[in-house]
Amino acid sequence: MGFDDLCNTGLGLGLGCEGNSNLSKSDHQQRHKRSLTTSLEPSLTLALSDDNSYQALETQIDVNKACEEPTDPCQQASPHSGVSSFSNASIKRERDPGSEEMEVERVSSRASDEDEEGSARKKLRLTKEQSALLEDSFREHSTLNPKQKQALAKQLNLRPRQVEVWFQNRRARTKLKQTEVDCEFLKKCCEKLTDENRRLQKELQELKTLKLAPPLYMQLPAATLTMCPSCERIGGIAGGDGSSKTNNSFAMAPKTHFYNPFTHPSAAC
DNA sequence: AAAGTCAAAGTGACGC
DNA sequence: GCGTCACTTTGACTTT
Repeated sequence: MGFDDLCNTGLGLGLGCEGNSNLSKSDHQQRHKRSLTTSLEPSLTLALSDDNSYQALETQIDVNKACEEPTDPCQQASPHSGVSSFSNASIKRERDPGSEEMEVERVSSRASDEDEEGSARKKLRLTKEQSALLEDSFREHSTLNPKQKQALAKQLNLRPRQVEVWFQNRRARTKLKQTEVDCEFLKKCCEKLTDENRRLQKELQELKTLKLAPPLYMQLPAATLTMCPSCERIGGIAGGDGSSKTNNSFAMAPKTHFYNPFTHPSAAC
């Protein structure tokens, strides 16, 4: 992959613009005053696919009854039900069976607990199944409309607010990850440009050095120079052996160039 | 046990 | 007013 390849990704200075077509209206609120990062921050994307495939989740659920069902999804949770499924360090929380039960207990009671305890800020851990379903949903669309939120909440036996928060945090993580990717890309671009700059500086220096030296034809023995009869320009015969016919009235000719009689366009020369 | 990490949740500002 | 965002706090959990 060459430099051009590296930099012809559509990022340019306006990094990471591709994929924005899939963003919801909220993603266009980039004019938000506060900014997390420096001027290097690329515009970030969630890079999700189609935006109209919600139907899968729009089941025959009465949205007004969301969260009312006492059914505890955690009762059906897998043995690793306390594990979050989506972070880059996602497989960290393997638990022994004993603590799993406690986890199930804790998680399963949260929905009603929080409703009743009010201010108590109890931390929940989504089950694997919940996280997986949320991930699936997120892959389909990174934002939810109220109906979708309600349906998903009901499906997961969570409060809509929890679904909302999960999506919010998920978007933030996606953005952060994209930022890291873009940052790496920019670093590579920067390295390439630095190398290129160094090379060009060197080349420039060499050219300057060359310019300081006397013209090449003045460094050549007179015998190696000849004049183009058509344009009356003087040139040196590369590799001249001194046997060429010479016209030595060349020295300060006004129109001089490095004439090679063997390659000069005027074939008559 | 302290430090570190992750993710749920709170807060306030902004745009529509 | 609502939804989303950036930023922050906090609790659960892991690592050292």
